[in-house]
Amino acid sequence: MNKNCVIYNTADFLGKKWTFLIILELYKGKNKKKRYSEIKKKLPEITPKILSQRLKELEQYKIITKNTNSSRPLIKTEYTLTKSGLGIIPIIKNIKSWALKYNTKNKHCSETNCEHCEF
Amino acid sequence: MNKNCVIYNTADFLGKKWTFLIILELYKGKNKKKRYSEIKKKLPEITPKILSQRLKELEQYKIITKNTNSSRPLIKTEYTLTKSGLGIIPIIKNIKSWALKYNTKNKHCSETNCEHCEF
DNA sequence: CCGGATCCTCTGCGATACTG
DNA sequence: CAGTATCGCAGAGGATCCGG
Repeated sequence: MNKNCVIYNTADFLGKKWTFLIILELYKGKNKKKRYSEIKKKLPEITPKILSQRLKELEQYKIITKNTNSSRPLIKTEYTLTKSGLGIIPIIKNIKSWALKYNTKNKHCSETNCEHCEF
Repeated sequence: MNKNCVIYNTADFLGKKWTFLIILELYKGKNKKKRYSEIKKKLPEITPKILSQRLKELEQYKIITKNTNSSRPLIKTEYTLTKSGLGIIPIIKNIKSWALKYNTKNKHCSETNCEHCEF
């Protein structure tokens, strides 16, 4: 294992707190896009600093795109997953399947459309 | 999303630095088990404190098992993946596939048996 | 009101040294 | 060999503030 390894590099940013959950939030719902405040509402425990930090990182990695609609006086910024970002969703699905199979707690989470995960 | 969500709980420990890479190291090779010092050698940048910390966590989560063979004067401790831990390997495979598909760098990493990833 | 930035605190990580 | 002890620093948590 060395620094040229793709797993090494990917684990470096995927293995950061909140990253998975932010990507998942952007995927939920019908229109597949969310505003800063909407993500914040869905993940109440994330702090504004970390959220904007993660969003910047994910934008740099081309996993999300930021669309600013500056129709005054209200600024609406919406974040959407790129094709690359959408590719992470199946990984999260695998993680959920794994957790349901081996985690003895939270058996009340259903495999799909869980009321807790909303996924 | 709330605290009963399995994804939330799983992301909480999978989304920690080095976790993915430690699990992967335990899977590599023929005998599927490694000693503390072998992991350390394969992941030179991890510090001893974090390595033992992660190993303890993973043991608590029943993702690895610790086998201590106290034949003095040398203590031999080997770590192996549990069934649950083996279940994470496909997830890592997905992450590698994703990275190879969307990461424009490191295209020299092959899909399987990469010389960098050894995976 | 929205999307952050700023300040401060505190836990977690990194680096080196050392022990049973 | 398999870790702990100690210390310093970066990143995460919490509250408040600010420009549009």
